[in-house]
Amino acid sequence: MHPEDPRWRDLIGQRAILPLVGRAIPIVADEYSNPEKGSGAVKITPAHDFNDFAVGQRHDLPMPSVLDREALITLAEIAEAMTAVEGIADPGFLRALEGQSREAARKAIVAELDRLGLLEKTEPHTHQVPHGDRSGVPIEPLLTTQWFCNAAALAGPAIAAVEQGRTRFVPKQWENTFFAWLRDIQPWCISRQLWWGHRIPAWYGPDGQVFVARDEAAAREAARARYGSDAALTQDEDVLDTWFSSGLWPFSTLGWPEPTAEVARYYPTDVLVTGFDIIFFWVARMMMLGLHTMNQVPFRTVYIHGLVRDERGQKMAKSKGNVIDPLDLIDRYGADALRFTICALTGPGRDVKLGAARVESYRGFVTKLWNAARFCEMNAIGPAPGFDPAAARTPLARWLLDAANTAIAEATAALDSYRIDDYAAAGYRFTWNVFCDWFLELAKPLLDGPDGAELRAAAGHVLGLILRLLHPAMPFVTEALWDHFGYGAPCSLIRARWPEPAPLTGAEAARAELDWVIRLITEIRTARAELNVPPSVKAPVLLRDAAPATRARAARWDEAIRRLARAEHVAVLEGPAPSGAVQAVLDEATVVIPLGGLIDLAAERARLGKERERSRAEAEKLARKLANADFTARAPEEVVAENRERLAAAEAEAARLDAALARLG
RNA sequence: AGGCGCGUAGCUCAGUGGCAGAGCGCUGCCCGCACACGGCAGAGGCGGGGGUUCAACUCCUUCCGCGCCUACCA
Repeated sequence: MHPEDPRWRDLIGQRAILPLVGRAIPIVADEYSNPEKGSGAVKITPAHDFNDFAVGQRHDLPMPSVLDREALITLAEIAEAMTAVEGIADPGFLRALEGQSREAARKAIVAELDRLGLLEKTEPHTHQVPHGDRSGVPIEPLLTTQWFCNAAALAGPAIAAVEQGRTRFVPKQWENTFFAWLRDIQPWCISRQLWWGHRIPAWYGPDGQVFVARDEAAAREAARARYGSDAALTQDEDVLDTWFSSGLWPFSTLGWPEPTAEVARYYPTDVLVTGFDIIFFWVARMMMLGLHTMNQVPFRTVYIHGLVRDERGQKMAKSKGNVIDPLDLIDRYGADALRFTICALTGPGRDVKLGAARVESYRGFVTKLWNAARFCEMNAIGPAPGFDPAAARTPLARWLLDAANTAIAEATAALDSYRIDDYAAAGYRFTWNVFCDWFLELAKPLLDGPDGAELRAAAGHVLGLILRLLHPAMPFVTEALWDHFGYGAPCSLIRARWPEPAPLTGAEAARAELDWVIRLITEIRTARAELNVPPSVKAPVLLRDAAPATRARAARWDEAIRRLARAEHVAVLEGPAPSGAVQAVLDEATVVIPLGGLIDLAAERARLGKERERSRAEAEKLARKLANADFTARAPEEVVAENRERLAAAEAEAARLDAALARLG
């Protein structure tokens, strides 16, 4: 009864006769009883229900079982309590239940209660009971003796280790999951009734006395001490819970308890890579048992990755038919494409949504690398053993080497911080957008010139860097190329040193120069594309108002500009602008591309007007910001200065675009 | 119920006080000697309200929408 329930308060401490059995059972007060439900009085069976078991423990109640291992009715434990009570309990009826299934017994009991006139009514009632995973049958709790581990005592050191940072989680938020589980830990039942696994190290003597020992010999020793002679011992049939055995994995696999070299070398290890759903099943167990047994954390870092899901973010399941077979994807797109795709999609704390389309798109990158290498081979670019990056003098080589340093630094930092996606992106960007799109294209006209030898050597050097950078994510193609080009002995790439940035003094000049070349070519391409000038049409590129340094640059890159910007020739505009010219503003200069009647003047006017509006809007926004006294007074000096510079640049650009529009007429 | 997390371009995601980014997709042009699994160019966006701040995608609050975990499953 609920202790506060006025209907029953007077009965607490008295006894009630249990119908059918005839046993006198105590009436106890416990808050588990819900006064809102039915009569507010509930009969409990501590041996067959988790909640009832807790009530029974609180009140020190007897806990007889009426089900055997086959879940059939057994009366052995209530035989002595069975009492005939006229009109209420008939031992003969109970004895007829012996050996029956619980379903049959329940029917018989209801019928018997009805026959005795004790049944008021029956009504359907929905309640939650666990069902067997395989059988689908309701699970009946059965009171048995099990071995328990004092998990709370093991949890303390594991919690402390993470609190103190001796083991850290990446991403850090998963520490919460770890803490939440360990701080609310219950005694851990480590007994399993299975035929495989570690046997519980407990032996029983003839009188049921238990001897827990490291091994059977030690148990015999203990038994001899007790009985004074050798006694027949039987080992407990139970085996350890899978996760208990698994918790020993970080050291039991290394030969523990022997003091092997492997234990010394690999315990503790560096990083554990796993999924979040494993944090309490396995990670926490390895922590608890590792700290208890080895007195040291098993690993320094726990990297938690997301789950691989299907394209729509659904968890893969055979029953849903959305399982992606990696071997199938490998057959279609290659192992490198699949591996690189997963790297690229592995964001921090994010699940990976994997689909064939994604793998297909990254296959393009694998092919790109292959083709770039093919180009290198065709142009005698390869390993350059004597090449010293610090001694490179051509701007293009220095620019490439500088960009390679940046890529190496980015990739390394990304891997150090477990940002696999950033690592993949850094390699992708450098290989495709820097090496292929700009370096190789700019180098093409120069390979046979006086700088050819240095450019070839730099290109070969950087290709080797790319192979090393990408090898973890694209092992097969990089190794094939490494071997084919002879960057090292066959199969040596996996052991090759991870690249490090090589010092390059004064890279700023090369950066500024190539940055200008790239922006010039891009401006010209954009203008031509927006005015639909066919690529087959070549036109001169004229620079107006260009500073001497700019003119010199244009002269140095004449060949590359002609090739990549479809320019007939590059020259300085001395006289008045020709009519029918496309214009673009680049820093202090204006690029003029005379196309005569080929261009649509209205379209060019609209294009320049749009550019001018963009500059003007930017300038106005910045002017407003700088007009705010609070901003100039409170913002850091460098932020204010930066905004002033941006304002000046935007205003100058708007003015040059105004002038270009005026020239257009 | 409680806990954790997520809403940024058509899609998948970065970005954590100071100029909104990437990949894919899309649109247009291009098969000119590495690559059409390609090249060049382009369009397109911070879930809603309130607050803090000179300044908010970013910090606080609230609402809306979504996902996951815990209720004794390996």
